[in-house]
Amino acid sequence: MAERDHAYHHGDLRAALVEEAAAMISEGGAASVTMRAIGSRLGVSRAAPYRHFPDKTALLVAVAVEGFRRLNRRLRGSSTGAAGSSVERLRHMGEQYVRFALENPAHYRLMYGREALARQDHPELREAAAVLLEHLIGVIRVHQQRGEIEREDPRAQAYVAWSAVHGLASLLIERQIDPNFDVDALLNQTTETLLVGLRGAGTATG
Amino acid sequence: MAERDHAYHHGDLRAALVEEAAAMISEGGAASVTMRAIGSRLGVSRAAPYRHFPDKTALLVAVAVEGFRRLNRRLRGSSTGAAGSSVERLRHMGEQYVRFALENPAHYRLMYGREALARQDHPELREAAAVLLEHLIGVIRVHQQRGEIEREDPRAQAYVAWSAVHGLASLLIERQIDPNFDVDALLNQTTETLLVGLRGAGTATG
DNA sequence: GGGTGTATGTTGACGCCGTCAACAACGTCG
DNA sequence: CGACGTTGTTGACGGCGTCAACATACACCC
Repeated sequence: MAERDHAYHHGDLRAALVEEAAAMISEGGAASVTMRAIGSRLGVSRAAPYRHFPDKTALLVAVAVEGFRRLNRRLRGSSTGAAGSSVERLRHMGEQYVRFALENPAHYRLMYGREALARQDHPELREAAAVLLEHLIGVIRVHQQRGEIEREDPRAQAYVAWSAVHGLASLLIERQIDPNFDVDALLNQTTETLLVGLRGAGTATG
Repeated sequence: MAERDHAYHHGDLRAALVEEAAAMISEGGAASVTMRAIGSRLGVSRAAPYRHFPDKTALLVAVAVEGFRRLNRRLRGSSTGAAGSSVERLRHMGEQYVRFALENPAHYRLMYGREALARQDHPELREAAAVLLEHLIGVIRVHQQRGEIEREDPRAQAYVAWSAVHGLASLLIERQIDPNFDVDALLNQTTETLLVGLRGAGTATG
């Protein structure tokens, strides 16, 4: 039997659990993740995960944190590497954000779904999300200094921008948007509207 | 024993189930809704609900549909009744949308959470959401005709606007936004940015 | 190198869950 | 007044998360 190198001890069960849970989530949604099922898929008993995570929620939090890391990496690449004007970069960042959500819907849902992750506070999760926000704020500051968008509280502007892309991603994922609609066009129009709104203020009232 | 008027038969158990489930959701989140618990709260056995709903998901769908109805009623009031310019009315509508979500977080989550409602399609739920969208499109058309926002596909503009308010509501509900932040100010800035973006297009690029 | 302690994995059990089948009471209509 | 459909009840089943008791493997010290 050459099937298991480490025999009794798994080697790195913790990492394997997070990886496998992520795979199951993208295959069958968060509901398909069961302590029994995940153990069975890894050739391990149902209670084995409890040596590495206090409960199921903690495991899911680890999966969500890993999701934030991947999303962060992707956004970081698009905000520094891309060509074109700097506003173009901000737009590209928004696009990458929405595409990530569309490519990993169940994972994205888990990252933001407070319901699935119980009512408790999970500091690591909060921090992973905060890193993303801080990065966005930094990018916005740069654009402010170049006079490309209005100089208001960059944190507020970041929240507005985040709301726009998160809202679009969320509605698309939850199939609230007509599937016949051209996603790329809608994405373009969203970032366009957002950037115009951030740049020129004036009064929209009256 | 004067405690039950109808003795064996409940009277209108179906309506009572929807109402009670909604109450439990706002008290303890969707996870606290259990066929056993809801039955017990209504003085009825755990299997009684199955005479009115094929399964638990169907009951939750009914609750979500009721949520959409309430939200619709609220938005309809704010888009026709409010004072001020007509753009002011659109802004007010966005505000009411977000406030509804903040006042009924668990209910709102249920309305848009595809996860909780399984993977199936629920026509009534889809239709309830569609009514909301159609109303928004109608309001946008009116503003287009008055030249207050750019004349593009009103459906696309509706999606953009919906994304903005849904995103903000969602981030607030899931506590992704610094609680020290002034919600009213953020809400104002979101609607402001959105309206400016919808009104003046030009090119944000370069 | 043998013994010991700790980390890791297993098994059995518990209570909760959604759901179904079989049964019972109610109300209605001939 | 009797037959019947509707509505509610009870018992049971399998699946779930989790805990306690037990077993194995590895690491380290003499």
